[in-house]
Amino acid sequence: MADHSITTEQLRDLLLNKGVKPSFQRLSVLRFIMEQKDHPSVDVIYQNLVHEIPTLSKTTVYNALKHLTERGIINALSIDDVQVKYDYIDGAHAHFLCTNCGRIYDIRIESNIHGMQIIDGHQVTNTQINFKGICNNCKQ
Amino acid sequence: MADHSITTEQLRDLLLNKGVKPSFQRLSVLRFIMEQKDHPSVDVIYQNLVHEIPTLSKTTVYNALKHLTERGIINALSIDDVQVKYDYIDGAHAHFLCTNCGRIYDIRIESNIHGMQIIDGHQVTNTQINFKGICNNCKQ
DNA sequence: GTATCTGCAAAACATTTGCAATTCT
DNA sequence: AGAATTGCAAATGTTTTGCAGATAC
Repeated sequence: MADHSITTEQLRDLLLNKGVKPSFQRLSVLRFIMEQKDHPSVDVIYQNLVHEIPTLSKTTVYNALKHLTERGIINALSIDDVQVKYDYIDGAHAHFLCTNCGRIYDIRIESNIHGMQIIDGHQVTNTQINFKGICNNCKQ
Repeated sequence: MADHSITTEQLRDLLLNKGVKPSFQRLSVLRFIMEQKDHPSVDVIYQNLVHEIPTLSKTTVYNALKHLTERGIINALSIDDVQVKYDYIDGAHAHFLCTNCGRIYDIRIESNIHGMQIIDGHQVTNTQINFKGICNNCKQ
């Protein structure tokens, strides 16, 4: 679990350590993803942040997400066929997408799926385990 | 491995057994996916089939793929963020996407990831394990 | 003859790109 | 000043939708 009350200074250090320039917009995008725990889409991130940052553009959100993903700070989830969803990388977990309500749940798994490995001679840099079906909530 | 020389009659029975009306277009789409073994996209399927079926429209391909997916005959892979790729369901395997050349490789795995199961109280109907990285071919 | 399926055209979305203005050091 | 970032508008690409005509049982 991540700390909910992470300071701006900690966020800034995290970005600097990973080689991403800590602009105000990028810090805001990362903070939102870390606090939201909801695997938000680009549009959800934009709609929420545009209140605090009225001049924000969706292009900037795309740009920030691209940098954060490339530097291994967040994960671009390809579980949803329509939109990409984003997830802060803190510990290995799989995802479950409810095809009824669209919610994405974290699923705890034992094995460590992060980190590099070679499979069939291919250099693996990212692993995702995706389950789909009907969630507990929609089942009744 | 599937039989390469599957007859139209066998295809027709397969569709009927799963509750999909075996129209000529749907048979063609399914046959292409089974023979291609290449996880083709909608566009690839359309571009190839439109030669044999000049009146074919992309809407019909989308429609056929939707029916085949819903009835559990093929798998809609969400490994690629841009396009959905399709895969005939025959035996459990994971996928590796090369982020350089875009090719998708089948990865053999031990555990049976098809079939229903309950995870964290959610009813799972589909499981996908996706690896991304640089493939053997692009590594040099 | 009625249901379903097909296919065209248009619409709807998500994402990318070009470029000028702004910001940061 | 120089380099990177931002943000607007337009372009691109994928998938969906509405609807009329064709097809199948």
